[in-house]
Amino acid sequence: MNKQPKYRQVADALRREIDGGALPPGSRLPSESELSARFDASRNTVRSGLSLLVSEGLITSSQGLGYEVRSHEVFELNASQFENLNFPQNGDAYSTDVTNAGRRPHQTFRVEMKPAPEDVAERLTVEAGSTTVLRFCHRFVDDVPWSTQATHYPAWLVEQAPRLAEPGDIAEGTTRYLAAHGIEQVGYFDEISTRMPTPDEARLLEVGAGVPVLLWMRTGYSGDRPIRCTITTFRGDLNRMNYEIGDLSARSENEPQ
Amino acid sequence: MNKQPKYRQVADALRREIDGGALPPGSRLPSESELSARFDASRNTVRSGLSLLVSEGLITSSQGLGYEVRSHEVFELNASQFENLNFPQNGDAYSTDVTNAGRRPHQTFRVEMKPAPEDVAERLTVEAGSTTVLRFCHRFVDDVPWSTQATHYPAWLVEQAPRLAEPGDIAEGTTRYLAAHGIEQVGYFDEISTRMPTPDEARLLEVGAGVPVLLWMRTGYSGDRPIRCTITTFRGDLNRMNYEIGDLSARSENEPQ
DNA sequence: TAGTGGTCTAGACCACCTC
DNA sequence: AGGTGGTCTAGACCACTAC
Repeated sequence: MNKQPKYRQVADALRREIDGGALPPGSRLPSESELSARFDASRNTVRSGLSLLVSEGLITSSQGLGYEVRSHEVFELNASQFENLNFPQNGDAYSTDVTNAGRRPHQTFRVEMKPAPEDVAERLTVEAGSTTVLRFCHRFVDDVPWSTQATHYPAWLVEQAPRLAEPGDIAEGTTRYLAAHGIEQVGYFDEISTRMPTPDEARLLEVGAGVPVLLWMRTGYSGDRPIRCTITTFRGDLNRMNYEIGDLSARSENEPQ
Repeated sequence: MNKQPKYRQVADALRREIDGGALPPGSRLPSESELSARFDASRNTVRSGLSLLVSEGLITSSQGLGYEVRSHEVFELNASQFENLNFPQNGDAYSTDVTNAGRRPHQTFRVEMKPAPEDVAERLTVEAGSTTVLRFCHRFVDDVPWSTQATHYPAWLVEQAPRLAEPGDIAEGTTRYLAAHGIEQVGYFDEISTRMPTPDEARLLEVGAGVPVLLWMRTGYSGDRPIRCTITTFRGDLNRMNYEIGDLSARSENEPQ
């Protein structure tokens, strides 16, 4: 008989309507009091069911407006080509991609001197807490917060490439700037994970409950040692990453989408 | 003055204690009634605060036991070496990795004939709904559900390599079996995304609220066309993926962790 | 049996949005 | 002003776990 609690029945019924298309993306759900009548449940019980759907990322709620079915539109980042020698770094490749997609990119930028967090220090093979240059970038697409990117450079590198520590963009791109100073990035190590956003991340990316973040950590190497560590935090509902590996000549003509 | 609602104050206070180490991973939180007294709030208000932390993936709850601080232990998968010509596919590489990590792997396996879902059909360049062979694998580490993996092979391939459609493992690994039949995978295209689990996924992976899944879709190519599409669903709290790209000779000696 | 969390109710008041 | 969701309370009963 496996009777489900009432708030789950509410959630399941609404989820079916959403999945089945009866409630298409962008549409409004009935109000809490309407649902309360329909399911013969108290308002609080209906709210429990709705909050389940919110935490699954299916719907959003806004005070005074109501509940709305989320619409999904993802932006795809090619991580294996990003930062090819031909591409500038620090958002320029990203801006180009976004513009090509017919969207309007925008970013804020700042530079700080920061002690290296433990995970970064480990990857840069410097002592935890030793000073690094942090170049931080907050990215928007059509004014929607999209991702944050924090790149740490070790102190020894900054001595050879002092403009890293100066505020403001490096027009030609940091990768090229570094290459011009004899620091060439010949490989990188990417780590990808996911989790729910911290309150800080939720604020910066303006995500509510039910939307995880996608974490991308890239450690760049010269011929003899790590030269940078970049941590990108994506809104999980708006971004997807891809890697092209090996011979993909069979793919070139007809890509999905 | 920016006064926070009481349930957020509760969540913030407990989050600080967790982040600060006063409540280490694995430890029990005070009971709801204790917290209710401590914060001078009703039990329901305390529950709202706790459920926030649950949805952030910081704590778990179990009936009759209480709330517990989550402990995190991640398993890392090297996606760029996985399935090198030297490695068998379909879990064997995975099992090897897991065993090397001193853990006990375990998996269930089944084979079905299935119409291709739209996204898979697109990637295999076959018509949506046309028949594919689905080889499905449910993986555990020390009896904890870890990931699911579903590989679709197009019908034309199965004619050339009939054992794909037979139930049961292919001892030498499917990649090698295919290579022996003249189908060599020369490249692949990986797509990575994240979202909250569907109820089905939550059941298979035994994840509660607050734990996203990491989705990995790999399309493998021969010299002229796509030969398979593998969709892996990881528990986001237990897994991390990495890619090694370019020259990483500077990394080989001292890897992080 | 006692203590824990899980479900549910009925009602109050507040904050926000639209008209 | 009227409707929406957001917060909070007090209390009831149930299900699970420990002892």
